[in-house]
Amino acid sequence: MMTTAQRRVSGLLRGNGLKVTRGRAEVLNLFLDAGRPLAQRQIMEMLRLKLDRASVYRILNAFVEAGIIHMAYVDVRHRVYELPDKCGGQKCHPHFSCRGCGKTTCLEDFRVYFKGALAKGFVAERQKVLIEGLCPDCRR
Amino acid sequence: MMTTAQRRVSGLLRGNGLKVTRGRAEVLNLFLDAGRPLAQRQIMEMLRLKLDRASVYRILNAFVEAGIIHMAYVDVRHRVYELPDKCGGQKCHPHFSCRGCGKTTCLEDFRVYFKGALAKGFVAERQKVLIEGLCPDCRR
DNA sequence: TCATAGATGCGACATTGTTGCAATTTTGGA
DNA sequence: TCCAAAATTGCAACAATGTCGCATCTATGA
Repeated sequence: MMTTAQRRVSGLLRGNGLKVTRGRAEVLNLFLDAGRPLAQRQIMEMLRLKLDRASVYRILNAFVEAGIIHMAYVDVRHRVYELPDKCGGQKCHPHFSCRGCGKTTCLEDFRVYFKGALAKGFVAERQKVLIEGLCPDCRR
Repeated sequence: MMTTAQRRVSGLLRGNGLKVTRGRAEVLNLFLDAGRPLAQRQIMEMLRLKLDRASVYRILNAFVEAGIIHMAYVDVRHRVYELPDKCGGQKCHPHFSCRGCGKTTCLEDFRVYFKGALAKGFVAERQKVLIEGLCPDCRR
């Protein structure tokens, strides 16, 4: 018997041309449950060695290619992936990263306009905006 | 006999509490000549193996700590360092990175205001803004 | 149920960045 | 100018992240 969540996961995968495998289902479930961007490392820890490191990377790359998730922000050795439900097209919303706990959250209602910022001849394709600081929990 | 440039480099180093060594002088010279942000890898290539990888990292870290350069933008395995002459305080200006040639340039007259973007309790300390695209040379 | 295309696990490798340690260099003082 | 102490460098080793090849296993459609 399949639960609603399982059906949803299968549908998302199949609908994007991906086979439904245990690994993909588990990783996708994490994203659906998390509600915030996840790094590969966090995914590994949540899965507790149930999946190989290389496989997780391949799954993430497959998801990105299929458009199921976005590679949201990139830091030194710290890529973050998330569901695109809060994004509009190519230009992802900015993120906030806490230097205390390392968690990343989305700044959905905030957009950066850079029209006129570029010199002649430059073509902008993508923007990455990250604000670093402290979240309420790590603040005191 | 010391040239004006050599005197300038020595002064900058000594004035920031750093001993004047061959490696530091060469790296600092690169920054003074470059006029744009440099990555560790570019520095290595410009020096042509005259300095050890670990030493370059230590020099860069020492410069950052001394305030001679800023760590300007951070990408997957690609930190970029630059002189702080175009920066105002903690908040560095945004950068443009060309996906063709990999060169990074500064968007000096462009500033991002994110007041009101953060939820209650969040404290912003630093912002990183990167616009990716094509520079005029890589465009056609 | 079976064949096969594709996914996984494992091992190897590349890159980036850090650290410990011995050897060398810088610097201030005699 | 020379010396001693302190700091810097080169080298080797290591950690983390990400990719790739290959053999094995699994999901899927017929």
